[in-house]
Amino acid sequence: MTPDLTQNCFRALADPTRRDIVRLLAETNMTIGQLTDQFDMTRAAVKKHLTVLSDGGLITVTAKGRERFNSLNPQGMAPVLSWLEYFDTYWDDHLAALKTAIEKDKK
Amino acid sequence: MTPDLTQNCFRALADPTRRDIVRLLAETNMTIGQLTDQFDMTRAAVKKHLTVLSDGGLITVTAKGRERFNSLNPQGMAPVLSWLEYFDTYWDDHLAALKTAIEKDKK
DNA sequence: TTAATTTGATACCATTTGGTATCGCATCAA
DNA sequence: TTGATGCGATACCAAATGGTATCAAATTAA
Repeated sequence: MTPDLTQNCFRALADPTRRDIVRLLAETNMTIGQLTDQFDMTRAAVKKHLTVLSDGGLITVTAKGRERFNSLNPQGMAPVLSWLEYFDTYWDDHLAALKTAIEKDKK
Repeated sequence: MTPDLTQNCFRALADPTRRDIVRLLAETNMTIGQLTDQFDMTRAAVKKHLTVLSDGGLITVTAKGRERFNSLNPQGMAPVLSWLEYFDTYWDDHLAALKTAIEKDKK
């Protein structure tokens, strides 16, 4: 139970492996074993990343027999989105340029 | 010159002091000295944070005499927003599935 | 029951990170 | 010119981070 969810959420997303895990879990719920198959590291390392993601409120775990399925909590992104919203007014001035930048990035 | 702008951007936002700096610079362009007055740490520490923010593409620096004004680069958020956009479709898919289920239930 | 599978937990290690202290270089003011 | 001011750079330190190796517990399969 960590108090500062915003900090934990930003911290969770600051690692490329964890961002990859988030994307994988957006596709399918997976066990640690299945996730470990997708990376070049040990199960213990993946487990640590999952703990950080859990502290950030980004994933939840559901036990099923001896397996534990990790699933994405889409609402976990809320702290990040909320923080970014602060710049809405600031962005109004630059919104056109920003939109253009994002569109370019897509392609 | 850092190659992975997405990673550097997420990393830059992963520290609470740096997020505070970003908010301050959204209000006013400031020198390191002015920023240091806002925090309980040395100028060298603030400078390091500014370097990380610069690596993340979130700020730019403009020299004016012996002062160097740091300003927010609003387009710097683009990598984060772009990454988050991936989950818009995640939301849409789930929403579509939910709608379908409701429609079926009606009949 | 016995053995294999799936996982959690911990000790340990190298590197990164966030911080200070300190030096030297420009620039402005006297 | 002589200080004072604003800044960058570096050496150094404690703590956090990302990883491994290893052990123990619980569930499933033989």
